[in-house]
Amino acid sequence: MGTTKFEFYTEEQNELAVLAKAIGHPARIAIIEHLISVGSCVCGAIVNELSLAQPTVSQHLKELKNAGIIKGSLEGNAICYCLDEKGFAKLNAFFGEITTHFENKNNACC
Amino acid sequence: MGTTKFEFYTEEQNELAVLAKAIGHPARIAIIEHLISVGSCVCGAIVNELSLAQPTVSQHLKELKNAGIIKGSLEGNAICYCLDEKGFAKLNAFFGEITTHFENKNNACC
DNA sequence: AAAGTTTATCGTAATATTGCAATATTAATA
DNA sequence: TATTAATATTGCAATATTACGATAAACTTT
Repeated sequence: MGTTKFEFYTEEQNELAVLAKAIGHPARIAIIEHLISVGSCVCGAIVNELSLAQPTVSQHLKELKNAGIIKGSLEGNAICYCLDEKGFAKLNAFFGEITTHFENKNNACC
Repeated sequence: MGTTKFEFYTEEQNELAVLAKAIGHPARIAIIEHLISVGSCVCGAIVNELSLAQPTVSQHLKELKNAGIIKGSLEGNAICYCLDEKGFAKLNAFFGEITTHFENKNNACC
């Protein structure tokens, strides 16, 4: 136990869960917000933004990258990270369904 | 360690993280999708939908409820769960910012 | 009241996550 | 080529999550 039973779910459900889980940490929210506000890519300046040690930030970046939330490209010495539109497109599709659900007032009994 | 350092982040960042984290499990995605498709509330039928034991489902429902993703009301013997618009509103606001970010083509270097 | 239904809680084992110090890696620069 | 700078990886301790059997709680029906 302690392991999520991915085999019980559809590929789409697992994919959405991985994306949402990646966003589900305040440090990673902060990283995403920073990438939004800076407008374009940023390198290790993220370490200075957060009150976390460099290896910890690196690990969070890795998780965001693996999940498809950000992407990074080498810029000489530094690495340039920015948001990955694909990952957000999938999440947006999901949230779109929920918005429709509420608009249709299908949320009957509560 | 092993503990998220919530004190490093804004309340909003922590709140968004909690919401996203709650969605970040395929069983909980499946529960949300079920609540969407059934149109209105559903009780313990969720247990039959998922290949998980009843206590496990109950635990997932509790997490979704604590995070503000679903809400439940007593219906005699059964409990009626449905999506909580408030939680999704907060997430939607966040995703809205990201959509704007992409529309403005601020995603410069990647 | 007894029995059945439905959902929650407790306890626990297995595994995952978080965070960091130390260290490695890679590329630029002196 | 040594040195510096930027980022990644490793190893580890502390804590959290996932899942489930057993059981409890609350309400319905017989």
